[in-house]
Amino acid sequence: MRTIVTKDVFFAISDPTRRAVLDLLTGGSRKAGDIAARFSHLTQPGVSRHLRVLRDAGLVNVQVNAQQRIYKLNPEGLAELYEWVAKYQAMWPETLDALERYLNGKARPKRRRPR
Amino acid sequence: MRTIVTKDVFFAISDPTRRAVLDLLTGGSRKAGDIAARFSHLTQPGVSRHLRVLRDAGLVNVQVNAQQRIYKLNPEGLAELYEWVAKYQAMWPETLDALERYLNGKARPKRRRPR
DNA sequence: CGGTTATTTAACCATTAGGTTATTTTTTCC
DNA sequence: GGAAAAAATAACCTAATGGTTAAATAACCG
Repeated sequence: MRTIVTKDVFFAISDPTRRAVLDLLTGGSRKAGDIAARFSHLTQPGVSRHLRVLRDAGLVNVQVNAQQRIYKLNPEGLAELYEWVAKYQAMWPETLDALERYLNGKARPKRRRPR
Repeated sequence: MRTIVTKDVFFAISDPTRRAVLDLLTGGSRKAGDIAARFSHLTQPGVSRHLRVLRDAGLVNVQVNAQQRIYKLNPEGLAELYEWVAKYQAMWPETLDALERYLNGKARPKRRRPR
């Protein structure tokens, strides 16, 4: 029943490396070591600390397997962020031009409920 | 066709004060001074600097009016973030329980297109 | 012009973030 | 038990963040 957010989600995703880790994990769970290996410019402890931030923010879950730690994406951890941005997204002007230009077919903008 | 983002959006929204500014601006445009006045625990220059970060990130626009600066929310500046989070939101498990628990009626989860 | 108002920018300071190397912890394997 | 493997933590350093006060800019007004 945790509500205490040690380090908040907004903070967690503000770092590009951490976003890259999340992105990597969209491809499936990975061992800590494998994750660290992907960031050759960083050391293992460096990556480990990023993983901790992501853990604390509830964006990833860890499964222990002997000495290994399997990190799994927890996309639901982004619920707070999703809600936050949705509020602004709802304020998007009627002409969704800019958004559509930006998204450019990737993820369709939520269709306004025709009432 | 500006693509250069001085300071990125993820960074800009990572600070609670800046999020509070954005939130304030959802209520309509405000003069810099009025915004600063809302944050009594901060000094006016302090708030001014936050405004600069928001400006640089493209999250607000400024309209000059004599000595005043009218800040206006630019929700479209969050397009990048919206796209980013949507990718993860799409990975939400079929059972949207957790989200619904979280959102708790505020903003309905996007209904999966039947069929 | 000189003063006042509104706001930004500069200079500075304390704290935090993110990186490193070294160490510790935990578990497997011989 | 002892070496090896995997990962986390500790201790440390530098740079950046967020805050402050003081100064600079810019526009209005009498």
